Amino acid sequence: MFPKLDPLLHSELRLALVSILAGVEEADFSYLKKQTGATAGNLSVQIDKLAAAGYITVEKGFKGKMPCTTCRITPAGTEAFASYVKALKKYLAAGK
Amino acid sequence: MFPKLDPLLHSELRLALVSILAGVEEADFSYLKKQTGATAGNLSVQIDKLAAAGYITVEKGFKGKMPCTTCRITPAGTEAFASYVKALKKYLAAGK
DNA sequence: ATAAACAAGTTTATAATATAAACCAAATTT
DNA sequence: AAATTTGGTTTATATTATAAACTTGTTTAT
Repeated sequence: MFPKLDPLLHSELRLALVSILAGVEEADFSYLKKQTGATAGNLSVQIDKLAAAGYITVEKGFKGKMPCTTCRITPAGTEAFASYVKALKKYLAAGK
Repeated sequence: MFPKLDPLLHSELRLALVSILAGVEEADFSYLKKQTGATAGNLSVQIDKLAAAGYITVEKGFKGKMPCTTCRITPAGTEAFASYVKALKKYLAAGK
C-alpha cells in the first residue's frame, strides 16, 4: 500500500537539488546554494551523498580564477527521481 | 522557490499515518500497524508525536477485554497535510 | 490451575541523518 | 598589505528514525 521511499531522495535539501538538476543541463555550487537557501556546509555534504549514490556527477574546475563546482544529474538520478515521485504520490492521495 | 516542508509530516511513517487517517473516520493501533507495516515501537512513538502536535487525537479504550487505541485526524492535521502536499508538489515538478 | 503463547502497547537504547559551526585557501578589494 | 569575499571542506552537534527489550494483561493448552 505504501511503497518504500528512497531515503536518499526523501530529504528536503537533496530533493530540491535533484529537482533543480532534473530541469537544467548543469548547475554550479553557488547557483544551487542560492536557489535552495542552504548553508554551504550542508550543501557540500548533500552533494557528496548524491554523487556517492551515482545520482549526480560533480566536476571541479575553474571559472576564471575562481574554483567552480558543476553538478549534473545522471540517468540513474533521473530514474530515481521519477520513481520517488511515483511512490510519493501514493502517500498523498488521502484514502484513495 | 522551495517552500519549507513540515518536518513532522516529512517522515515516511508519519506521512503514511496521516494519509490513512485523512481517508477514514478513525483507525486503531492494530489496523495502522498492519497497513503501514511498521513495528509497534516505531508506531507508538510516531503516533505520540502526531498527537503532541495536535494533528491527531488518541483515545484509549477497550475492545472487549483487550486494550484498543483509536486515532483520528484533527482539523489541524487535515490542514497541515493539505499544506504539506501543496508544498511538496513544488519539489516534484522538475524544473517547472 | 498453571504454564505457554499471544495481543497491544510503551520505554529505552542505538543508529542514522540533517544541519550548522568552525575552518581553510585563494582571490579580490580597500 | 590588511581586510573582506568567494568557494568551498571538515568536524561536531542536535535531531530523527528505528529497533530491541520490556510490561501488562488475555487467551489457550495441559
